[in-house]
Amino acid sequence: MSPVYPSAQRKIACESCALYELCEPVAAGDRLLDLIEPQIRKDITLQPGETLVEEDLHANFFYAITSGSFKLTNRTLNGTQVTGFLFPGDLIGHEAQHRGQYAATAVALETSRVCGLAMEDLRHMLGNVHPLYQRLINLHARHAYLQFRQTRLIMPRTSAAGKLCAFLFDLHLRAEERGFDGSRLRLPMNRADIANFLGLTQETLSRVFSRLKRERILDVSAKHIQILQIEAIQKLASD
Amino acid sequence: MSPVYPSAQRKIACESCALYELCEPVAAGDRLLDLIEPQIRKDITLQPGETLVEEDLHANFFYAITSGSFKLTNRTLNGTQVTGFLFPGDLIGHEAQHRGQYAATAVALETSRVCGLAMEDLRHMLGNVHPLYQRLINLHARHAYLQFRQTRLIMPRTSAAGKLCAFLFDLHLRAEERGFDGSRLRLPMNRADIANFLGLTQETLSRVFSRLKRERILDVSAKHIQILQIEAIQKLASD
DNA sequence: TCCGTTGATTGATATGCGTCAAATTACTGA
DNA sequence: TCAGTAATTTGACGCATATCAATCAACGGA
Repeated sequence: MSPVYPSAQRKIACESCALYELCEPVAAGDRLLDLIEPQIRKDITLQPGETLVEEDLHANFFYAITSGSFKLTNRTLNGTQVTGFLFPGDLIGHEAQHRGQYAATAVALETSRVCGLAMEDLRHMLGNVHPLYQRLINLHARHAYLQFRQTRLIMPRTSAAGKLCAFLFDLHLRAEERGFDGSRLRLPMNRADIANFLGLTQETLSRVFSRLKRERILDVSAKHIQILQIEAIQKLASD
Repeated sequence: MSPVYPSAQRKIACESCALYELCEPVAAGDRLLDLIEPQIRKDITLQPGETLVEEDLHANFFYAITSGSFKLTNRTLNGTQVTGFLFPGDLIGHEAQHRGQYAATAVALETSRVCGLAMEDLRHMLGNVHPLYQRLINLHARHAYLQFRQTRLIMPRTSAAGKLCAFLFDLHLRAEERGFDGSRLRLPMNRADIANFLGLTQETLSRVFSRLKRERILDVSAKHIQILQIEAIQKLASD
């Protein structure tokens, strides 16, 4: 067997592509192919370092990688965070269907090729078929976006305070999105669960809580947290 | 404003629920409500510590949380890893539409209520409408599953070797899934990107590479990695 | 071929986190 | 209210990783 993705030039077979289900419907006789195939922009080529989509920009297309590779990055307060690596068969930007903005920047690591599909075209095709589709897709895209945020921006922090603050900031955002006061959090889980989630020990977690309390950034009383300085939290969350 | 999720008893409004788009279609006059609403199992109640769905078990239902909270966990070689926390409005188990098995175990952190929808019912409703739907949902569910695996099982490792091995093991799996030899990896990204991704410094990353090479677990030559002992990698990946 | 530049590895030291242990605080039920 | 237990915090110490710095290898252009 050959090594993985032996060269950027070698394309994967369409059968291995995440878009295959749309590009080449298997069920014989169904007319999806006629519907989708003409809309696909094939063989868009990117040079190493070139940006395909940019975080927070308006999302018009989503893509499937056919050869090469990409890194995903997100901006933080103190620099850039690499949030993933994508290979042939993976999708880029499809989660943007939820907010209409890309969740991350995608940069080609080598000469790479992608197929593109316009969100608008997809919406049209789906809209013509049944309104339920868009709802379901939105539901999935929303979940994917939240999952992405919850994980990729919390975990890679190097310091314990960074992890905890990123975690608290995520809870803050999620509370605000639900229309609650994001500065007053109730933590229904115990310290052991938080520590396990963050890849820390209970003791270290507890020490960080104590430190943030001592520095008047948080008010901690068991499962109830009051955020006193949200900017400080957000700043520490990038460490 | 009140604190977040002030008590487990307090339900969120249906408007805040991720399932709202299915439960209560906004567009007046469309008949989705008639289709979906009778299928929803409402107000299923769970006690603290009760398990709603279990990792790898056959997935019949997916759920939306209406009150309370859950933790997601996954089994690893040396114990249980907490992989997320979910609150009212979040979905549980919908990503299982891809493999037919739940990606994680969901345990109630407090007395909680959920609404459930049978995958089968959803498939039927959608199947009657258009075959394109299942394709799109599969595409999203597949991506969500891969994203979940790539992130939640790599990042919370405490040791540097654990992070790197979890990363390599993920690349290994992704290569095998594409029909390549997963023991020979080409890393198109540079060390700085990997280090940033894993929340390590370049130097530490390099030392771990050297150590694994010295211990004959890897063969490292710049961007080409040969995995000599995959079991050792998998074992270290749980540290 | 050689040099200049970038990327990767190795080294020395300080700091932060994990570990083991104890003390304190919160919770539960009688 | 109180006791008994679990959960959380605090303390002391060793080790792993970050930091700062130097060396080495890889690559591209003249």
